[in-house]
Amino acid sequence: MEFKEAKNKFISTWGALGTTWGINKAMAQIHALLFISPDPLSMEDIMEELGISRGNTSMNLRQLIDWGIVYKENMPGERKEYFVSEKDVTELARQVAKERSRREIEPSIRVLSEVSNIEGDGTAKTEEFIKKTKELYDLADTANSLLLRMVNQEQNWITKTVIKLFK
Amino acid sequence: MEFKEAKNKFISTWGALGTTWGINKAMAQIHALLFISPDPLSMEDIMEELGISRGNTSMNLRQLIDWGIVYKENMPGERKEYFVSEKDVTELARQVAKERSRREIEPSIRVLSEVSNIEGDGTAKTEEFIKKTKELYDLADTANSLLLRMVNQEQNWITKTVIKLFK
DNA sequence: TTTTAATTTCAAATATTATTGAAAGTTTAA
DNA sequence: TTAAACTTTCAATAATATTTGAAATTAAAA
Repeated sequence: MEFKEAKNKFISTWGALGTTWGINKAMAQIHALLFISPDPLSMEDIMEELGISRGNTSMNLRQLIDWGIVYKENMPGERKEYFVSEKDVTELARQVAKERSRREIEPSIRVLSEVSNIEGDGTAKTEEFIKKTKELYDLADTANSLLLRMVNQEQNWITKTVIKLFK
Repeated sequence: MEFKEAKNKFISTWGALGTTWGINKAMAQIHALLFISPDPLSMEDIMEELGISRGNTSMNLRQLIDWGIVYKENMPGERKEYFVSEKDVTELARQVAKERSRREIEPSIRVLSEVSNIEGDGTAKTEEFIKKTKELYDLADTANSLLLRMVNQEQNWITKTVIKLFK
């Protein structure tokens, strides 16, 4: 396999993986492209490489910036904007975990807490509902805290975690 | 909040959460419904509760069964099939983690391994590509192993993990 | 200023994914 | 067997999400 083929395969796999996890293809592919690029890329560069429109590129770049994994960069003497990806895989994972937690997991945990606190009336239906939603709440809350603590350990969190966990 | 409201809120939140993680709404909602139901439900029951068609119900039940988190159950003397959810939240998490790992993460790891093993030609482009895809490979592979080990610990994995990790 | 380059926005078009419903298939019982 | 009860399949339809492209906006240069 030569470079161009490998690169295309990487970009399309990354896009497909994103899709199965609720992240749109263009967003994942733009990220993939920037992640492997040794130099900052302009919007034109990205549009051309991925064959997508200006609007699409602009919107998804903004999302990536909102997620904290892509940054704008200005080239001296150049008017147009360039973009670079977060290059540290650890920081990338940290950022993605943080954002998904904040946007999706934590709101769901709040709902679980709410609904599991209704007054029971002694029927099997309500008792089971309360019991099961409480269990889910506990699991989600614990897993979420665990994730955030792992991910917030300053350096090499994953290595440290593995060492602690299996020694 | 009374039961009916809480129940609807739980089911719709679960559906919405599923959606943001690449799981279709009907599948997530059927699961939610079964998970809080003290008794097995028939296809009719599910269709009626969620207001979805027979075909949709049938297809998504099959998927849930494929994922290993819903089981068929036969009621003595009854011809039609009933369905129950995995009730143990720990087992539920284990199963979901296992399946997502197997279906999506592991194939991606294999691709990362492949593409990061191309021959470098000394240019910045290929060197960066190899370096970055290798880093991603290492991260994904380690995180995947960690996830599987956590999730395969016999009982109370999450509690054990937390204890180990933060003591 | 005014002009030009670059970016963003957003309604419309397209593509993708989910859902329906009825026909075909299966299984049990008569 | 045949009929009835139930489930699955899948082409058609609907719903949702993504993408486009051109007009509007913003920002830098002349």
